[in-house]
Amino acid sequence: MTNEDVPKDKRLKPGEAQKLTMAEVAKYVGVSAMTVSRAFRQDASVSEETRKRIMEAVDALGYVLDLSAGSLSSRRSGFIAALVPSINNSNFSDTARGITDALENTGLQLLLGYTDYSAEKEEELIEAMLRRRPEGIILTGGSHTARARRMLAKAGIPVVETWELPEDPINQVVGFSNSEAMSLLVRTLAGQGYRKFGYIGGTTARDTRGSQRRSGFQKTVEELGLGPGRMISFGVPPITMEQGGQAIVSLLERWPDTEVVLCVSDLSAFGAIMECTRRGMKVPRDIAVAGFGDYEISSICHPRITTINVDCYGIGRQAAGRLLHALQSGEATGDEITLTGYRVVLRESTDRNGTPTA
Amino acid sequence: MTNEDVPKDKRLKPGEAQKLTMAEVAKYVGVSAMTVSRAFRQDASVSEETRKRIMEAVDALGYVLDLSAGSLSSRRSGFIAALVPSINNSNFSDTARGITDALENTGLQLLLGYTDYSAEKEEELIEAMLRRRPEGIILTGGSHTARARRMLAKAGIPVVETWELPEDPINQVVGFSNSEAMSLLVRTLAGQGYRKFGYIGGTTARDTRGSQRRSGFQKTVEELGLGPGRMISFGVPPITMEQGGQAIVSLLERWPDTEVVLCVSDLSAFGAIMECTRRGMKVPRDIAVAGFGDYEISSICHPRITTINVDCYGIGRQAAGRLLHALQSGEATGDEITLTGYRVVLRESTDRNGTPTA
DNA sequence: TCATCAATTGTTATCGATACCATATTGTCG
DNA sequence: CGACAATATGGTATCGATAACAATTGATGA
Repeated sequence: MTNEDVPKDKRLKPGEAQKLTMAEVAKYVGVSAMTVSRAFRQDASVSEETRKRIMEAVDALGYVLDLSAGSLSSRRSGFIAALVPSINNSNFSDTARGITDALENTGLQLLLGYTDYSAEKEEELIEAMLRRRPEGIILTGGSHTARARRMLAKAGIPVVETWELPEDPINQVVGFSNSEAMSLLVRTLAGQGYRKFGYIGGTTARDTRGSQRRSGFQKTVEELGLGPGRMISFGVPPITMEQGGQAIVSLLERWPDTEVVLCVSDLSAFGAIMECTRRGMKVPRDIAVAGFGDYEISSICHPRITTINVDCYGIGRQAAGRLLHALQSGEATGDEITLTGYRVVLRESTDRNGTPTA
Repeated sequence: MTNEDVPKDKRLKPGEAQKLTMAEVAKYVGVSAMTVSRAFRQDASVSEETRKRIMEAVDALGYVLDLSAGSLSSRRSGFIAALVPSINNSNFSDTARGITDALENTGLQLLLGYTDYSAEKEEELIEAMLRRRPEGIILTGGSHTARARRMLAKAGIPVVETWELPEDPINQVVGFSNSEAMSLLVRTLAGQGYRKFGYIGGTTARDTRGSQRRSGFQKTVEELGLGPGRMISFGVPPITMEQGGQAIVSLLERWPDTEVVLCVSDLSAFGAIMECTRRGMKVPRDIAVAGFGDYEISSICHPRITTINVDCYGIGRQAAGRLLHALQSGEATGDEITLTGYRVVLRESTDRNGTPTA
């Protein structure tokens, strides 16, 4: 049957005509399909000469392996699933990049999803991912719906939670304490003489890392005897640069004598600083500002922003590494916690010796 | 066979024990597997009561549909593949987000890959994607290896090229002319009285959109009789904020009387402006700077950056929309070109009336 | 020289869902 | 009231690769 025999609207597009299968490649070469299958794997026993002939045929015919058939048979999907809150946030896209890089040459492919900081969306996505039977799954944070937890348990695959230290880990963890990191920043700045601390973050508890940073701030300010922190909540996470600007205005209206403002992320810190600059205030002379996450912008902008550097890329790489390890060692791995580093990066925006060159 | 019967190292993890299949759910409910399969699809004919019983059983047993089996049988993978140069660039992650959103509730899932601006990497990824038999594929740009083109043709699936207007489109296109967009920016600024134009971009031709912007700049500057543009190439794409800063220093060393510098993206423009500020130059009083892409940062920073706004999100949405359309209408769609909008956004960084409030 | 073994290749069953067709059941209309 | 349609459900083959096992070949060594 050629294209001429079928009605026009059912005609295949050029090239679509023959859906090649392994069996056809095999026939073309004069071997069995099994041998062709073997030729595609590096560990299989096929003579070099046969493999070469097969690969030439594959090339000539334009055959492309069909992994969905293969994975059904081998019961290995070749997928790793990863869920991040947002892909438009460079911290998380760095993590995604780390995962991708770690998966290179492992024969595993990344299935990426965005939860929009919502546990319900996460639940949906987990189900959607599990329908593809991933061999492992990487999540952001430790806050999941009950059904999500049940599905994950039932799936029987290694799970890595990242970016936090969940109280009740599912399996493996690769992350750090957001609360302690923020605490360290508070202590460092207090050590420089700052006393009147403000904080800018999002409103809801959807962003668990944000909440942890906030409580780390709150707790530490009180521990240092600096009274209750001056907290402004602004916008649904992730809070934007613009919201950072609006938030610092509210904060300074309410507590005009604030000396330093810590922000849930560098993005809001940047927005805050720009807004201050626009209103004629000098950072850090009139008000000091610090962020969290060490985004590229913070080392470039003027003034440069004091922040907490987080190893976003490393979180991804290590999370994928833990999964790979678990897959190799026969899934019998214990539930480990891998701590990733963070450090305070002091820059111009909190420099006590006044303003930078302007 | 219980867990006790198997050697310890082969024991399944808790919960993994029974890999549930549809047949088991069916037996549990007392219907056929086929009926269970139907219950999972909204268009299939199953009585409401049966569907309800089945879904209760699914819930009770914790069954999760296996799409890899389903797609083999139905010959529909449920995947859409998309390749972007980088996920760490917010322009492209916006496009990815647009695709994801457009795919919501279509039963299609996004398989995302990063080409790192490399046609070779793209070729590899195209093959990796095709092995999953996606129902459509979205590419960035129109520059592909010959083998990539062959594979795509053979795959017989709709292809959408985005972010450019390729000279030789494979199938559908959703994008705009980077060259004309840059040209428009040059003309607009020339209309404001600028005469001595500089340009900052990456070195190689890997980033085809970058090259197109550059040639649009070059051509237009000459057409306007403003002599050859002052071009600086700096770094392998994507060029960073920091490289933007280094580039403008080189450019001003070489051509100190330059009046306005156009940058391949807002990121390098931002870096350039910050570096100028640090060196005591005021933007735009001493030097005007414009970017491309209208990143969030450009409307927030100080001075705000003149740029070309591109509908990144819309490119993704429309590209996915074109694919969906092609899939519905039986793949017989013609090869269309969908133009997406762009516009000049004039801001402080090129304001001829001197510096903004500082 | 013959048994043994490693390397290579083939055969068959199977992974788990769905397409396709058949069948049972209920309802409808002249 | 009988024939036919519409709805609901079941049975079987099948998607395309791979696991598991079998078979063939040539080489090796006692």
